[in-house]
Amino acid sequence: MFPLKENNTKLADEKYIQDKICHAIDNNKHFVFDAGAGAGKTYALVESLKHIISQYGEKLSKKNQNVLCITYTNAAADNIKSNFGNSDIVKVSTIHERIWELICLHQDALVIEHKKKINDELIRLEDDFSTNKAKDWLNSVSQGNKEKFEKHFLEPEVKNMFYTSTEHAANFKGILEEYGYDLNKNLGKFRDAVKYTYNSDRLNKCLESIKSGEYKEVKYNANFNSDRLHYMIISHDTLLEYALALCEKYPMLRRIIIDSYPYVLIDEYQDTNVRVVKLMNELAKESGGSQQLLIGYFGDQMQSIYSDGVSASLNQHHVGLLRIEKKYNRRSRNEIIDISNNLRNDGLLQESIYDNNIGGSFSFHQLVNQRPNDSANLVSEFIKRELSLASEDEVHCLVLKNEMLAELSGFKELFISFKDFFFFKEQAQKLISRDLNKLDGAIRIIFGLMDFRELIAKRNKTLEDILPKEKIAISMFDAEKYIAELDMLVNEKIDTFEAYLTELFLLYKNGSALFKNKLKELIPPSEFGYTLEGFYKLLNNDLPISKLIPEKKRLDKIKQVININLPDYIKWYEFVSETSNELTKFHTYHSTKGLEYNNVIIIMENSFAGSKSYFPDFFKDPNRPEFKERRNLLYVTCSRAVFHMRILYLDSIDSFKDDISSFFGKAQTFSITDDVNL
DNA sequence: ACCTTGTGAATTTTT
DNA sequence: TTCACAAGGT
Repeated sequence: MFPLKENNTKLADEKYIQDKICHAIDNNKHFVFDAGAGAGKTYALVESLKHIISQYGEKLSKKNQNVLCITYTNAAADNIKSNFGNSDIVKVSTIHERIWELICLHQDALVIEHKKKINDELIRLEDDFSTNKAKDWLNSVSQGNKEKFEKHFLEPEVKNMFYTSTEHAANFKGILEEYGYDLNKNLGKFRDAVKYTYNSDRLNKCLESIKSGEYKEVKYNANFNSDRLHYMIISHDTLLEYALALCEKYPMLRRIIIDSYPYVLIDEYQDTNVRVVKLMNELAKESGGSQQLLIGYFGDQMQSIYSDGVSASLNQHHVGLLRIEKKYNRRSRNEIIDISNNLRNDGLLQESIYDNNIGGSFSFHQLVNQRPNDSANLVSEFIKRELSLASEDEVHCLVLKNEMLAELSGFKELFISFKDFFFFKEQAQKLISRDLNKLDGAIRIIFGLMDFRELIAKRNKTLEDILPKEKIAISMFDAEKYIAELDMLVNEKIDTFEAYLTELFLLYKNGSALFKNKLKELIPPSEFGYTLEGFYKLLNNDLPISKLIPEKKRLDKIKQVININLPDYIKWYEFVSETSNELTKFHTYHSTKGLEYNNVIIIMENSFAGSKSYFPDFFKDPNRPEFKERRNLLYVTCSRAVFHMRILYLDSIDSFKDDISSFFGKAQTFSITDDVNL
């Protein structure tokens, strides 16, 4: 490796760009700093923070004011904090954390917003219901009978039965006939009518509780992704909604915020919610005279890959921003920059800041063979053939979907089987998040059991690692017996997760007190006890599997999942805990945002995001506005590599061969030989 | 022809 | 959960 040499002219220009930012800060001129991938945005942000501290730190300190630095993720906040060191003056956090801190004191105003939101929600429910045939069905009897119906179904026991039973016709036929309702072929209408009754009832009850003074406080829950308005709990989006409404309504709140934070720097502005920008715009309008304010946005509109981000419409929502651009790239070799430039269509083409920026490589490959059912061998063969790397070099393989990630990481069966239990958004995160707090509760228990197993399997365990946490007096004979028990758990014959569980519960029954204590730690005591059947019931109870599926069917699914081979579970464990020894690491395109890797393999395929031809459609007509997100996703993905990048397209590219070549050049072929076992 | 019911599949990520 | 679609009934 040769040392990279910066070009002096470019270096001077880079310095000049930073000076422009500082100048904007000095003159309270709100600005947006736009720079492509690998240009050093975070560096510029940190430099700007340093500038503010050195020039105005003392003044801010005296007035007890702070600099507000907003990031998109907690991880980014931690990153900036570590870049910057600790400062009492600069507050780095996500927008949600800080906004909530600013508005949670104003509960009176929040409750007013909340009432408004509930009333809007009631109107929406009513609107939806009025076009639903269920409404006619509900009104098909006398007013008195309708009221009896509503009263009956609002009884707690009936409510419970409604939600936990699929046998609606059998359970409710009698009572419905009594009220004059015809259930024949009207099951769907009946269900909708009851759900409407429940939804509007709980919102109305909440309004009453607010009125009576029982409910006085709105709470923000950052761990749950949707509002529970009737419990006075709001989630992320509604938090921003309320904050914006408050800022629009109350000049005093605007003044308080400006006075607390005269400098606001926003990282990754393209992903920032439009409401945040509107809020900033309100603050900007309020400032002036004695209340000076500076707002700086840092980001890249081409890297906007989430639909609720403000992206290119920043200027519409916050007018008159000074635009500062930087076109130099500090990350990648020229071969990579060329490809990512092909994807940019906003005129902000990058060039390396180095004079001798060579030594990278890129090529694009199409698959000659029929696409196999399992891509794992194919991909590892591709990497082996394409990148002849030193044996300790890591390769980072980027894929579109979590399912492919699981497949390539070796736990496809487990992923697909478990996915059935998580039908809602963020399903995959509940199962494969590296942040253990985000795992589903039941999945977390399974993870704990695998963690325990891996601890035993590794010979370098310490007693402290494997003993129960609770301190009790242990004789050396106790310890010896306990360890002998544990060794039985990693027996070769135990080849499925079910077999492992069976052994665990057998030991619980016959084993030492130490072991019992340990297992109680791993599986919290519950009504279901410590047996295999009990564990099925625990999962049945805890996993978010729809109660509308009959219990028998649910238990069958659970048994099927538990019966998957242990190697799948081990691969899954290694993925979640990031303990895999493999040199190839897998990521989704999305999750690599902001990161860089020396060697990148990109796996492309046709189908994504509900489209059977996500990429083909884009390549055939790349400038269609509705394909912006596809382009941006591809740009983010193709700008991660420092040295070497390969693309492998798994589906046929015949119908858009020429179109795609204008981005990636002519496709080379990749075929797999017969001796490789597919 | 229209309606109802059952079945199977579903994008990614953050707060 | 929500959507689309097939199957079956009126």
